[in-house]
Amino acid sequence: MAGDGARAVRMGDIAQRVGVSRTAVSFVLNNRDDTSVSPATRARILRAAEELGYRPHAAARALAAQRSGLVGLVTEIVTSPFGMETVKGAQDRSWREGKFLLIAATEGNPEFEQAAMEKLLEQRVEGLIYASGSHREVTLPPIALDVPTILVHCFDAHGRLPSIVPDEEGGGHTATRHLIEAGHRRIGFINLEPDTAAARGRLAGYRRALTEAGVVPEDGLVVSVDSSADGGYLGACALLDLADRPTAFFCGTDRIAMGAYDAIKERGLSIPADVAVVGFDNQELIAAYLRPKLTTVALPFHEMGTRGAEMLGTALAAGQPIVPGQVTVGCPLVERSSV
Amino acid sequence: MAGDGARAVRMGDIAQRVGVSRTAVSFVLNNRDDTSVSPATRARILRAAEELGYRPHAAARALAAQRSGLVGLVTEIVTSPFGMETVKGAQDRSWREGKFLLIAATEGNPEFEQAAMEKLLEQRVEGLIYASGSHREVTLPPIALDVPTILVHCFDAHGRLPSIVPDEEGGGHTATRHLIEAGHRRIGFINLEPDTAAARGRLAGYRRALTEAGVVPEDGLVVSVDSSADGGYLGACALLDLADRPTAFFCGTDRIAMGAYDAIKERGLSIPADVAVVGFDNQELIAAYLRPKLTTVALPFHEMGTRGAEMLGTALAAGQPIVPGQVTVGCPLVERSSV
DNA sequence: CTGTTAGCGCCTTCAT
DNA sequence: ATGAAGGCGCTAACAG
Repeated sequence: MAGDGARAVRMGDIAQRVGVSRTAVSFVLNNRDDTSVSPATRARILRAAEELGYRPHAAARALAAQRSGLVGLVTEIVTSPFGMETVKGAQDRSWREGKFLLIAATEGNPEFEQAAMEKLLEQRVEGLIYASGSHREVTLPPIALDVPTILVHCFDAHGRLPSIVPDEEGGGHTATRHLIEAGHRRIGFINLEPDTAAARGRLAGYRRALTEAGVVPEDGLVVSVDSSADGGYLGACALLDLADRPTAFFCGTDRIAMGAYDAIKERGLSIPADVAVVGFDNQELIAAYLRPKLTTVALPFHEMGTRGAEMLGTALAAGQPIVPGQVTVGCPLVERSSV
Repeated sequence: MAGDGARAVRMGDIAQRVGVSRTAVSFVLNNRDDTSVSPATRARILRAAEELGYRPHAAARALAAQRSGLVGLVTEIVTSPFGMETVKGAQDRSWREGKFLLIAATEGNPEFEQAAMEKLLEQRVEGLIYASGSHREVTLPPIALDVPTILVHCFDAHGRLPSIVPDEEGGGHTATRHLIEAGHRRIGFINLEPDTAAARGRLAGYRRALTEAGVVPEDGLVVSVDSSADGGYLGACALLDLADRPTAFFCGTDRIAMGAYDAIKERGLSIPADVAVVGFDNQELIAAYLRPKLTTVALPFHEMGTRGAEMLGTALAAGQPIVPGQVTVGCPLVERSSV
């Protein structure tokens, strides 16, 4: 099962076979333009490399070049229902930049997080991406300052590290406005736990959209529940039992929407005819499988990952520091059948 | 933001500071027992390393030791609704073995898959884990034979590579038997696409459980649908409209169960009083949020990942070849409230 | 345009 | 019990 036995082929082997110096080989294999090798020998070198089955030795290259070509991603995201998309985005972008992404799944344990970063630094990653499962404030171990670091879906408590976060307020606005454009005026908002960046932003967006449309936000139409189907069910019940019930719900998360669906159907009401619903998060597993399929606002995980890797990449390529500050990326509407 | 400026501290620095040779430092830092350093200097070395903030250089070590300490995981799993748990399991185990797991997310594209493996081999990974999102037959590019490789959640078309798969048949048996023990005799089975290892195994388990309990399996109680909520809804409707309708459903996937819930509720029936339901897959996002919460059979992703890394690890530690063949790991019942 | 010469940071056999 | 010397595979100045 293992192809050892024969020693791996090195640059020297191909140099010898072609009858040139190792330098020449190195130059063409890394196709650098700052030196010249005759096209003829160049071709011979390439062919020899191919024939011999040459495979570069990353560690040797890293050691000599003082550049690992590695980028680290530390995240708790694996435990979270969200955001493998973030990892995917970061990986896509990194590969395109010729970097290899080292992923450390931390389970959110700070102790382990620190250990993971230490390991990553031993691999001499050139930069670090830290992605969290929920939009919140974080404080990284000081070791994170040893290398350019960017935060994704979270922000630095001390404001020192650059970060990329979703535009929650814009998302809330988009969702609400979509409902307004569908003709709704009484829009209930079943929000998630209020002490979060997500809840605050989405609420603000909801209010702004209403106000812009000339309808004054009523506190009575807003409830906060825990972000679960049960929470959504309860919240929807409360709003549905109002004398003048809303004709639409904006749900703070797709899970909440899942529960709201139950409450609505239980009353013999239909979606979207009697009550329209829009969610938030665009969790495929839920949104695309609810009946009817849920119209929702997407958290731009893939793009956040992409942007993170990209900003890191350009910073590394240029000089050093990432442009500091916080960049926010939009939350697009994903239309399905619940409005 | 970046801690360059001062050159990184090397073994030589600490050797010089303590007044010993680099060899001594190397020995204590790798705490090897095959050589001896006086406990006193040993302590001094350790302290100096600490004070200087020494950080081993993985690439240098890999180059000199001819051993990267890296293991590769290539998977399409990120796109799949399942199995980040597999990644987590493999990572946990690898770290405990002192190996670093390099993850390559391939999106299932074979071309990219090959490129990813090539990159992994350039990093000189000592072994490869290949994890698929669905239980199926795969054929890896020949390059996978260059290094010990193990398949997770899939099996080799040519039977050459060792693999780890879930016990689908056992899972189907467990689910059905659970229903039987709850007193059900007429159990409908809404299975997923029939041309899959999952569907075949689960069906076989269903039949065996029935037979063992003395009830003869009726083909009329088994339907196949696509693995979605819509499919589940349709399948459940068909079975529910039977003259002598089943009192329980075994659903081939949780998504199917999601749709079955709708069909059941739509008829004013209640779960589990009128109709009990058990799913398969244990997709947290669905199973734990359905109302009532879904009792289901779990695919042992975490354990499969763990076992994969473990088998690879012991193989690498010992001589070379992984013990060949296919190991199957059990699918445990996760009881919630739908039975 | 091509080759020579040093290392990169660490491990390891062999002498002391 | 400890240290000296050589090499892992590759890159990058600098000469030729």
